Amino acid sequence: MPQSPAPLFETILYLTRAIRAGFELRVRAQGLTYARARLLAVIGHNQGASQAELAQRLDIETPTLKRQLDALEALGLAERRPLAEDGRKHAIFLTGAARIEPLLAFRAEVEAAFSDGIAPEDLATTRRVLARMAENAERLKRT
Amino acid sequence: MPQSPAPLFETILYLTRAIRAGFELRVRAQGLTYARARLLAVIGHNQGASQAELAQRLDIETPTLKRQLDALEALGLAERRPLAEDGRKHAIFLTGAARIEPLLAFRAEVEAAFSDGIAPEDLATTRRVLARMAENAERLKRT
DNA sequence: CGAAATCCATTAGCAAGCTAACAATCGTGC
DNA sequence: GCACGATTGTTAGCTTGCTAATGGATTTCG
Repeated sequence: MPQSPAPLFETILYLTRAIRAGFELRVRAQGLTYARARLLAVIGHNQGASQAELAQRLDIETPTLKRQLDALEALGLAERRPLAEDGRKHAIFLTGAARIEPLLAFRAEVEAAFSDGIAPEDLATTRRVLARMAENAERLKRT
Repeated sequence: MPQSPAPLFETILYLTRAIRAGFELRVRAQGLTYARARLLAVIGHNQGASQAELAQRLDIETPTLKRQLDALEALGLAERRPLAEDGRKHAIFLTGAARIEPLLAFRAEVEAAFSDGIAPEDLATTRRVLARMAENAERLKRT
């Protein structure tokens, strides 16, 4: 859309692409992406969870999660184990090769770079405003 | 990634999905999407422009634009005309069937709904902060 | 003028989101 | 106990973004 007062939506969409691109500069070579790193971290904090649980934590749909998990498994960073007590579910675990701390550090670096020259109180306001917009969006979805 | 102080990046990524979903609720039935509406509006303001020009205005790559333009052409909303003076370029035009005002109105509605309950000065701060973050990202890309 | 460089659009292929539809498994309830 | 419904994961297919590579047309430069 063309420029309104100030293209808020355009900026948000642009930042989404920039966040991914900035992060992936550092992890591309390892076969990782922003989404895969996010999944890796959530598995780490929820060892043994099912795919449905992970998808809920990540707020994505299960088919989207499946492909990312396939990729992590192919990279040897995560594994599916069948559950004896429920033939439908898989329990998902990190392998020993997975290390999530560097990924969190990369993400923090990108966030710091993007926040350069912005007053902390303005950043806090922005966090609050965007969280409220997300709530509003969530509420709309229910309708 | 898990929750840091406050997951700013997560919120931005989420809002991108919410913006698209909210907008597409209203235009899906006409074969439109947020990206296609954006392209339609830019064509309207740049009648006869080449695909490379449109891509630059939209800040997307030409292959991405090509597919969206193909879709608009299939819907009968835009057309490519060969240029006599340059055999490489196409001049892109809206057809008579294209109407962009309702699309701008839809976008404004979504923005208003998302902004509900947010103080105007906080919204202004957010716009400024996000614009700065986009600048920072842009600067990083050049490096 | 002709060769080299550049530009334009396209093709091909990857990743991340989504929805719809399905098979298999589990749980409930009659 | 068995049929029905709900849950789990998967497959298939769509859109939007990207990069890399290609063919054709133009521009530039020697």
